[in-house]
Parts: sequence; structure tokens; C-alpha cells
Amino acid sequence: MRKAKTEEELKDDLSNYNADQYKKPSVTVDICICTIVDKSLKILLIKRKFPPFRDCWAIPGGFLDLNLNETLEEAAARELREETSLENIYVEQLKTYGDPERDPRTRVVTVTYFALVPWTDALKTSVEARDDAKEYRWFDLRYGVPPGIAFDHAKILGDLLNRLVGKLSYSPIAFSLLPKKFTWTELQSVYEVILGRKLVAPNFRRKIKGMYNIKESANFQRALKPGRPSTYLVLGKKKEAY
Amino acid sequence: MRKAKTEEELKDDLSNYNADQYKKPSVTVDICICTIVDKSLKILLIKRKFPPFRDCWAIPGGFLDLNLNETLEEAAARELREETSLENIYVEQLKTYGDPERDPRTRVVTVTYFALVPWTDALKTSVEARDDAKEYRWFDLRYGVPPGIAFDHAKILGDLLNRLVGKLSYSPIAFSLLPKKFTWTELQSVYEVILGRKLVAPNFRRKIKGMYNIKESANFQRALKPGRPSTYLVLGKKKEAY
DNA sequence: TCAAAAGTGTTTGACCTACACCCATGG
DNA sequence: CCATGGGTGTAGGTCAAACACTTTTGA
Repeated sequence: MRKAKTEEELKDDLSNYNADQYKKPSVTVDICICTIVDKSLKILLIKRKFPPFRDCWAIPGGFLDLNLNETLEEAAARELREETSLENIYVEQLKTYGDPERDPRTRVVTVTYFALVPWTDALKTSVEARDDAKEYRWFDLRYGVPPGIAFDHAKILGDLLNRLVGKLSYSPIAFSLLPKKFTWTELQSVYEVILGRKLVAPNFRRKIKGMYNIKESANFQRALKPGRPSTYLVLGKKKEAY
Repeated sequence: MRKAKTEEELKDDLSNYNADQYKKPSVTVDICICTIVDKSLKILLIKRKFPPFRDCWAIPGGFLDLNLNETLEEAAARELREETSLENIYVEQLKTYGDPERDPRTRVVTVTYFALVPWTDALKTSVEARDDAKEYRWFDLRYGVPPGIAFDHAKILGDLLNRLVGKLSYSPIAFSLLPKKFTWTELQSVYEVILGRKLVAPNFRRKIKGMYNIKESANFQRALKPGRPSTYLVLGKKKEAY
């Protein structure tokens, strides 16, 4: 009875919804894990072990598990954690893809997110030294996706790059790609890699100082090279408008 | 057999997916229909006739019908057509909402789109003079949403306003809110309404001319008022970069 | 003393904004 | 003539790019 009423309510919600034909699509949440290493913008792809697109590279993700009772963003964060063991990472919704033919098996609606993670050697280890027989690899997002990438993932990565380039200039996403403490050179490198062009250091630093609350951390020597060691910086709370 | 294999493939796609617990969420596509009339930015809401949120205002939408074999954007455009009889309208994906508790009945993932429609009196008529007992109303997006709006639709409309304001300055969405032929005053009014502030006409026109290919259409007198009649404009193909 | 990090100063040009002012056009 | 549509010109300010130069710091 309760259920029947619900069915009726559902039916009325839509314009021309036929309860007899009603089938639900599968819903997956995919996570584009981005980082910057070696002066290039990388994304983590996984090699598929089963058809369709067997042995093709694909964006990691999984079906939405209703039992976990999590939000979509939490699902994305959980998948990120499962792949990288990282937590407290910047995650943002990218777009949702649901073309009828995008998965040859069945109708799949995929909500994609992207995560910006600071590169660490631990990350490299945790991803490469897995024992679950999954093959992972970091791909350069600017060098073009691997040929034969699965599903419509080439389009997704294109949308991702556009989003990153577009948001970089007016939002603090660059800091999410760096550890808490970073140097001016590292920060500038993030901008240069995403924008794909060199920047002039003094102008860059003036601009960043005007937009964000950059504070100096403890000075700390990092490398065994000559010259002045760089200052560590941290991003403070947002600049107060006065 | 074919089906069994598919199940296995599906299972492997995910990290910790349990086929026995596997339930699919419902997927709906909602459409925020925006227009500008009477110097204000309006959105079309529908009054719900059944619980939950009976008699509350809500964004129109419907469940994704797999039998129609349409893309998500086509589904949004179809719903727009069903509500307004309009076709060839600018439609863009806004965001996807899927919190577990957003619909008290069952798990619902909603992909929201927004449509920008030029106001016409025909639109007013087609929406208001419906015979399907649905109650529609245009709400001013800047005046705050109606109290007790259904589900998480208040948040959706907030995201929508942010998107419109943000995109206005670098994309030609304003033209989608006007008929093919429009005047400088009308175009400026669209910008002023969305931005929420007055603009200086000469500067506005110089700027728009620099960004878009504005062409004059046939001069045509419109009103029975004194003064020079306004020139009709059309948006030409994008400016060639040279 | 050297090399790298970090900052200062300045010039140039683009562009935005406000405002004054002029021209065009039809009632 | 007048009211409105539409444009030109310009002065002031902001901002960004480019580049030269200085200062700081530790090996």
C-alpha cells in the first residue's frame, strides 16, 4: 500500500512517465585524479581487465552503492581513497555523461568528479605497488589521451582540461596540487604547467599576493645545491575585504 | 549466459561492489527554465500535486525514460518542450545532485539543466493556459526562492544564479535570452538584470562590439513613442581572430 | 664569491569607467 | 523642436606584461 502510493506519486512527477516501461539506468561515479609531477599535469588511469574496452585505459570509478548511504561527492572521495589512500583532498564535480550508447552493455549515467592531489613519492608507491592486479598509470593530460581510451573518456578528459585551465585564473585550485608548505617556484610551476606557458616571476608573485593571503612558513633548507634556499609558504585564510 | 557475463563484468568494474546488494538509484532530469521579462530574471516553477512536498513549488523535471533512447540533454530539451512548446533553445547542464536524503521516498540522482528562453507573449500564454491542471508560475530568481520550495531546489537555484552571473561576462548566453532580432537597449537590459547593476551605455556597446559580431538588421519602427526608433541587431557568426 | 631565491622599480600599453558632448531620426 | 537611440572623445585610473636591477642567503 505504501509502495503503491509511492509508485503513483512517482508517476505523477513526470510528464509522460509509463510505469510499465520504467527501467532505471545504472549510475556510476568516476574520479579523475590529477596531480603535477615532473613539470606536467598527470591523470591516473586504470587498465580495464574485462570487456567492453578490455585492456583499454579508463578513468577509475564505480557504481553508486546505495547501501553506503553516501553523497556523490563522498563516493568520489571514497574511490579516490581506495586508489591512492589519500584523504582530505580537493574534489569537485566535473560533469555528468549519460548518452544512450556510451556503454555498450546497458544504460549508464556517469557522474564525474576530479581530485587535485599534491604529488608525493608515497603516492607513487601506493599506486604502483598494489597487489590487486590492477594496472595503473599516470598520463600527461596535455599530451593527448592514450589511443583507444575506453567509452567517452576522451571527451571527459577534454572537458577536465578546459575546466582546470578556466578555473586556474580565478580560483585557488593550484594550491590543492601542492603540499601545505610550498615555494614560489613550485607554485609558479603549477600555473605554468596548467596554462602551458611560461610566466614572469615578479609579476606572477605580485598577482598571487594580491589575490591570496600568502604567508611565510619556517625557512627550511631543502636541497644540496648552491644558492639561497627557497622560503616555504603557506596559504592563509582568505584575504579580508575592507 | 550473455547476461551472466555482463554481470561479472559489471562486478569487476568496481572496487567493492556486491552484486546482491546492488540497487540502482532513480535518475531524473530537471530543467530550470529561465527568461527575462519585466526587468527581472525569472524561472518557471511548478506546484507539486502529490507528496512529498505537496503544494510546494519545484523545478520541473522527470525520470529518465530509457525507452526514449535520448541523451540527458535531449531529455532536458524534451521536458522544456513539453512545458513551453519551445524548440531550438539554449540548454546547458548545471550540476548533478544525489545526496541520499534529498528525496524522502527513495534514492534519486537528479541531473539538472538550465534553459535560456527569449520571452514572448506566446510563452506566457502557452504556460498559463494549460489544461493539464498543472500550476505554473514565474519566480524572480533574484528575489529569493519561494518559501518551502521542494527538495534541495533552493540550493539548485542558488547554483544556477551563480552560474549565470559567472558566465555572462565571457560567454554569449545573454543573446539566448533575446529573440533573434533585438535592440541595444534590450541587450543591455539583459546584462543589467543578471548582474544586478546599471551599466553605462557607450562603454557597454563598445565592449560587446569587441567581443561579438553584432550586425544591424533592417530598421523597423516598433512603438508609437517619440524619438528615434531603435535599430534591430542580430548576432553574427563569431568574430574571426586574425 | 657564487648561484639561486626573492623582491623592487619602472616603462609601456591595454583596457575599463565615467562623463561630456554630438549626431540621427521620427513624431 | 523634442525625446529617444546611438555614437565619439577623452581624462583618470587600474592592471598586466616585460625587463633591468638589487638584495638575500647558504654553500
